[in-house]
Amino acid sequence: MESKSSSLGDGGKAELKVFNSLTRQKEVFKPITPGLVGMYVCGPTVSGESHLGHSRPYVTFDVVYRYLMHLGYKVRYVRNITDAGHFEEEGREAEDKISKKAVLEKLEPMELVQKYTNLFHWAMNLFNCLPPSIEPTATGHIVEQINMIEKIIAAGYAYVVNGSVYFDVMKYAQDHDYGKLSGRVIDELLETTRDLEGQEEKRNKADFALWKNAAPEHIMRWKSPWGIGFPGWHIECSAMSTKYLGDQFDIHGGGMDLLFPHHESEIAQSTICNHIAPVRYWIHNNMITINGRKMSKSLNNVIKLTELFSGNHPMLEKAYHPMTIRFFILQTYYRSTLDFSNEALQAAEKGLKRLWEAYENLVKLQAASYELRETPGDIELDARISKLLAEFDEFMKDDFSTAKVLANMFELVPVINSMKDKTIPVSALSARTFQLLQTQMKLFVEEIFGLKSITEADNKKLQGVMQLLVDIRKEARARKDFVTSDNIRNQLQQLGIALKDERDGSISWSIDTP
RNA sequence: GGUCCUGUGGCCGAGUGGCUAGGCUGAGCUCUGCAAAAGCUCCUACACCAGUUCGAAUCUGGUCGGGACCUCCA
Repeated sequence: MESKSSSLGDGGKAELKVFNSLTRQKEVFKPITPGLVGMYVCGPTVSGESHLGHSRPYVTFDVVYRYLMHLGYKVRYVRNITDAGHFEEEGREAEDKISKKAVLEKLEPMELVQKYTNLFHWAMNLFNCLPPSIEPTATGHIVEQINMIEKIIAAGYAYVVNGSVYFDVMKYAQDHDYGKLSGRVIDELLETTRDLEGQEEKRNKADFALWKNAAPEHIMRWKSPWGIGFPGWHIECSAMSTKYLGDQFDIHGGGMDLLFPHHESEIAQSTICNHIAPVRYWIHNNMITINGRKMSKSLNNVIKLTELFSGNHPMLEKAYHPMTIRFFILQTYYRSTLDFSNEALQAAEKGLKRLWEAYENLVKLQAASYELRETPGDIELDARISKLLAEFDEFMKDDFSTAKVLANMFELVPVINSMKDKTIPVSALSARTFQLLQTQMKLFVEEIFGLKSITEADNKKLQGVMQLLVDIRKEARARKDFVTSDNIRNQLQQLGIALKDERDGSISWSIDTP
């Protein structure tokens, strides 16, 4: 049977397969250096609040990160913070969105950036996303970006115009495949030229800025060999990934909407600079949609995370817990679109509750010492459970199919609950299978999927108070004083605390989701 | 317009050519003082048309619908 202890990358029985956007197929994952993985994920632009759509890549790659570590890899996970303002619309007068908004909010640009960075970290924390190994900021790497641009100019693939620097896509395309990642055809890119104002600086429409000359009113500005300005959007990721992960690294992740032009341009820049393709495996998550439409600022259909957690948004029927969102995301294959709706989210909420309570029941089963034998009492059931558990890794190794793992977990739920209710004896399973059930569930539920309890019932005083009420109710029931016992239960119900009379006469309680 | 993806039961969503994923909802039953929870059972779908095949949700072609990217975007 496949053991969860890994055999470090190559040599393992079942190999990890990932869908590589570059080749458009699943490939066996082999890190450049055995045992080590370098992973870069595009992080947030901290000029505003994160919304529901943003949560998808962070949760997705958090699970990728956790799973790679589970396989025994030492992972360096780099996720940037984009805190340098870029031009709003290409072709128009360059304007820095961060500084523009800062004026509106009467904040220093860095103050604004700090505010939204803090808010981002707050949300990541609620989502139970592990912090990356390195979280570099664009403003902290201006020097690296300038150096990189200089190299590209020296190589002859960029040109300077009026204090701005542009990457020469046409030249690059002569001896490289620009469009390989995104499936773009260079000739079409050049043909679909629209006449935009301010385009005259560029030799070709497809060219992109490496450095932009800053207008006098620009607050965020740095000195460069080409004058005062600010870096282009794409160069920061190239500079920071190169610095921390090397000229070539294993995984680059991000949303599908970044395929073009962002990632395509990253490849071009880095390839010229470092003489090697920067990334082995490109992994892209699909979008979260709302009524079938991508959630984005330009479509004006954004639900911010603060609104989502508070329920304070016209489209929301209620507040949703961060764990519900995490579970919701995990219930879908990361390469499929995920459509938001109150109905879907509430289904996820209930599903998570059911899974979590079964999981807690399983953990408690561990506390009691049951008789376990080597041979299972129910051979068929034992075999079924073993298979379901073994498939956890099998599914995850098949391009992180979290949805299938969850389906298996739900098949285990009735068995676990029945063991708790003693309608299925624990001895139906062999000692080995029972232990595997507990260890695998703990590993996947908590450590790999990163799920946590929705209710914070770990308050000592509350537990004391509840114990008191439970005791009083138990006593009342023993006296058949159902008026009192129902009163206690009903009043607690109104406070959002549910009491359950268990089969064995005990009473358990749980707090409803906010 | 170009490139690509997609269309599964009331809703959400897995699906490697044959053996009816899973979740939510709904109905019934069991347990229970009553509830809640839990357990059991039921509701058997693959846009449409044609083709390949002994056999297709799964492959091929076409039709229609939805979406993403081509512009800041997770």
